Amino acid sequence: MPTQTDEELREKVLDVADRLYYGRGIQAVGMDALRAEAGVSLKRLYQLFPSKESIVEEVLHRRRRLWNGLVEAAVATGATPRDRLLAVYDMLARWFDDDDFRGCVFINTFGELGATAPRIAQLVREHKAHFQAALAALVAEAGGPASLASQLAILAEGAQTTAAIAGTSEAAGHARAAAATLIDSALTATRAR
Amino acid sequence: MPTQTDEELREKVLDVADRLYYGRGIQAVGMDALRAEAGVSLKRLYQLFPSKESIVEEVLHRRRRLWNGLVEAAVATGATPRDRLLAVYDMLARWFDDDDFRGCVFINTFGELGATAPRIAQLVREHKAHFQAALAALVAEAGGPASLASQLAILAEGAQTTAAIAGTSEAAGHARAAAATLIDSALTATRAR
DNA sequence: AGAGCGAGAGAACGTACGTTCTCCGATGCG
DNA sequence: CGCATCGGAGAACGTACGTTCTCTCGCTCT
Repeated sequence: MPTQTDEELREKVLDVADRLYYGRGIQAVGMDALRAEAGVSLKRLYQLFPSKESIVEEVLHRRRRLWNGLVEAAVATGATPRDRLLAVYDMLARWFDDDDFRGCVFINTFGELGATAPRIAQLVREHKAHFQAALAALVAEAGGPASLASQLAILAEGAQTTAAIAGTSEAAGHARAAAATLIDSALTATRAR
Repeated sequence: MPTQTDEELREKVLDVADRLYYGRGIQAVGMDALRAEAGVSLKRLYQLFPSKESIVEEVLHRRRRLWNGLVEAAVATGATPRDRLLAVYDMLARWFDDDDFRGCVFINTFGELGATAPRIAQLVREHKAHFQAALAALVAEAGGPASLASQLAILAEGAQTTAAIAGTSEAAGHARAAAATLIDSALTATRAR
């Protein structure tokens, strides 16, 4: 079944592309590096993907699914809405401790290509908007105001860039503590009203 | 006085480089674009700067001075330590409203070159560490715990990336509100102790 | 005025990239 | 056994980049 092999090969190429792009930056990884690492010929590569930009887009799509899965899994562990929100920062802490953690793919890609690749920039915007919407749903469930979701999203973004640049994972803990404070403050204020 | 002209030319080139690099990304702007926009010959350009990377480093140095100046100016407007801390987020709000705001130069550059240019990565790290230290001094003055400074820094970083990606400036207001909550919570907790 | 120095314009060089093309061997079928 | 088709390896092509070199012009100093 050749179609199966095609699909497997696509996945392998995307695995390799994800790893190399994330580790070195997109512009620093040529199609030849992809070819060598994936063990595919250039011809086959261009049969599977029409261009480099399409590979980048598919890699981002995969990362988006991965991220959404991680968020959902983390959220599922919490008993209360408050716990579910805080579980996001626990997930971040585990991620930051990965040896090959190099920051948020979407933030990095936006910094590298956002100014010149509108489709990529749009993809990043949609991803971040989706994450904010997920937080907003949890906040609404907890009975908090919409502004709390924005604040929690900013904490998550800041933790990712801070951890990436500083090269340490402690930002996750700080963000979690800040999130707890903000949640409790917002909820007692709402409840007192 | 030829030395004076040299210095003026250097400044002009750095002005142009800052604008183009910030607007399009560093790798997307070649030496020829710099030459054309600054009205300098390539020969002169390489007499003034030994390489493109040195231009990038000088641009970052200038941005660091600019940023530190903005922070100091903002902080100087506050009467109390709390006001001084919050003034940082007011400064961010004004910056985000600039038409050509495209996020934090340091975060963008780290995303683009951090993986392949160690000197640049180090420069970004130092800049962020310096900002955190400035916040820590203000927090200490206010009598807050060190962890508060980390939380406030994360808020500032998150506001910058969120504003850049979303293309709106509202993140500054959310970060400011969150900062106020965190400061008040930390200070009452400390005071009550 | 003539010679020498410096600067500007841009051609040239080496490299690397994204993409396409060519060759060539293997494989399947009559 | 011969032929045709497919895929792999990598050469080739066009472009763009960072950097250097060459040529020419104009100014200055005697």
